[in-house]
Amino acid sequence: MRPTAKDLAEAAGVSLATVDRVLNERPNVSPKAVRKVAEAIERIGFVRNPAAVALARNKTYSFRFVLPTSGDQYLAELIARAGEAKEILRADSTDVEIAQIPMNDPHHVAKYLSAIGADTLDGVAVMAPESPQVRDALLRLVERDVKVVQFLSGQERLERADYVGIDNFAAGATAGKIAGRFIGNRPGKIMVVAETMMALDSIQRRLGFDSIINAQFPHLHPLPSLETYADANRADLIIRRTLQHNPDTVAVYVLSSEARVPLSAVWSAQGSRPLTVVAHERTPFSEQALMDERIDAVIAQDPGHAVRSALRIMRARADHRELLASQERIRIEVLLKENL
Amino acid sequence: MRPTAKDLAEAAGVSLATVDRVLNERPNVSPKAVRKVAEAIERIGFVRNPAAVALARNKTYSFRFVLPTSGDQYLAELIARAGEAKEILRADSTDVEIAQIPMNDPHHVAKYLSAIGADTLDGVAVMAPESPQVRDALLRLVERDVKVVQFLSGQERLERADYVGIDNFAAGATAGKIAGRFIGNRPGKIMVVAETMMALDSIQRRLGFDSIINAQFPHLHPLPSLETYADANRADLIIRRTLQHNPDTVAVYVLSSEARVPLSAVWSAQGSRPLTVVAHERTPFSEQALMDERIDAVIAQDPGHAVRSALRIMRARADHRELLASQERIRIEVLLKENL
DNA sequence: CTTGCATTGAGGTGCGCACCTCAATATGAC
DNA sequence: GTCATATTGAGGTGCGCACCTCAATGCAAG
Repeated sequence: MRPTAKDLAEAAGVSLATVDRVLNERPNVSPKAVRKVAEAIERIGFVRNPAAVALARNKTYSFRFVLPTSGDQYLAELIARAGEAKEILRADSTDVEIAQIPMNDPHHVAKYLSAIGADTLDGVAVMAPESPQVRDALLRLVERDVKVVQFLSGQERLERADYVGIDNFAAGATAGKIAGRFIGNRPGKIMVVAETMMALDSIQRRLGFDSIINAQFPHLHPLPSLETYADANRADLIIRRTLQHNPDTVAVYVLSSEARVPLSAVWSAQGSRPLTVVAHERTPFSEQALMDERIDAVIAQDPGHAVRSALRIMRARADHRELLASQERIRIEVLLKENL
Repeated sequence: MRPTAKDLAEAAGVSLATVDRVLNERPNVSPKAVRKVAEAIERIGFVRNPAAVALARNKTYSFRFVLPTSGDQYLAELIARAGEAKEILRADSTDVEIAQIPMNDPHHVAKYLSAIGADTLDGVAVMAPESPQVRDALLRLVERDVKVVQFLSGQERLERADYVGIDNFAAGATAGKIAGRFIGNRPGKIMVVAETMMALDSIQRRLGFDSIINAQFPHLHPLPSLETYADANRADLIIRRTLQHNPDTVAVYVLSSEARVPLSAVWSAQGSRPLTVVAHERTPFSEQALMDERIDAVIAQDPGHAVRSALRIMRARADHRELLASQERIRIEVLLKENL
């Protein structure tokens, strides 16, 4: 039979009340008592029954995803996965909210975050672009004892918060390696397109990409990053112009999560030129384009995994539990037509 | 406040006892009562509290991984991950056992499985090569109400059991695509090495590999599969001979999970010839070889994910619960030096 | 020795549900 | 109508723990 708290009390030679005090780190316990209980835990192999704990605490957790309002298919995917998790976690007494706020004004984001307290929420997973204001607001959230997860976003990593997402430098490097090897030994230029280069993740991907191309594929030359600002007309214009000025373009790398706008522009402008195309994130669009062989490879991070990981982390932090780090590392996936 | 079973009874206009009968599918309940309760569940949004259920049932689950005795690093990795899961699940009243038995004699495996009953175990995850005897033993296990997971192994999929692992045809196709595109337009032969081609997964990978090479890379010619039987001397011999007879070999594809023996043989025999190398599974060996650029790409399935998925599935089946299918699909990962 | 404070023990309650028993009522066959 | 059987209700117990109260003991300073 598995030992209970009662067995533990007996083994430690103390009362149940003291065991409770030690296990839940309540005040007014002598170091001696703590030692006795700790030793007994080791000796008899006591493990708290999480079901009984959950039942007795009878606490409902509430977590919130704070996502941008503007986005395309990848954002939709994230919201869908978060919605799934919300339904599933209903059973486990955890509320999952999905909020969308405009991210263009850092002050507004910071203000939004300031309104959150430990009484409102146990944890937040925030996907917001890098800015000192937001960074500061997140730090203050942590101090108010709200668990914070930096979610797929380009913040400098906060010491006291967890990060869920891929290493964007490595993701860029992976894109570079795939692009370089897929192109073969044909020399030429690589067009690099982003929604904006203001975001930290874009910068890191670009750096990773360039480092590999420069080191391993000297016959290839990445062009300066084009910024679409998620505007189809602008994208059409600058991409068409770039392709005209660089007839020796052999590949396109789209380093933002939303590839639909830039790639539609590329395809309408490319003529009959065969281009190697690498993009980020699995979406209905990129999936279809892989199937049609209009994209050669997609570098992706699984949004479902990201959502679940963020929730597991917030839950573990709220319970002061450790978690299995290896399970929470989001993989940099390489998607081809063949392994969809 | 979240509705409890008591609230549900009230809302349905029945007693707690009847609610209990309906929820736990006990006998002697009228269809009318079932309908009333089901309707009330919908209406008030009742969800069973899993913590309370677990506590009241006070059941300990026990699951077992049945793995081969012989193997190399990938097997070690699996065992390590299963051990991790065992420790973590101790808290949740679930015993995880890790058994290793010789897999060469199907009768022996079948006999081993026959000794398992629902009184011994709630579920088993079996990694055994295809054979009618084992297949039959698994079916009889299912009939004895033991939950069965076909674990990373080449069984034909049983209808009444779950499968955890990748689609091996697709994995082979992915390897083919990566190899083909990495090689470039240089024509030549591809050496294909396996531990044995008796296993279904080897056959499927080979088929997937060939289908892509033939369809998309007609200038490349895969050689007949070499079988090492996990014997270093034999591997050395046949690989050396094959390389001698085929000086135009441009690539090597190792389709077994354990690549150390065959690749060591390749490297000792290849001379200064530059070969594109694709292998399967992440192990300390393949990881190091990726870093050293002696392997170009590894097609992998995450053993930690596989172990956890098998356990989640067995647990869900034991509780007659549904599970989130998308979370259980094991991805075909493409590992490069850059995204390790 | 007294006072004050820190520490401990004993005991109770409740979390939401599963599982059990026994009596009461409904339903159908005849 | 009677009987047998199917269905229902009432009520209790226990799962392992958190959280609370109150009294009892220890210890040190004065």
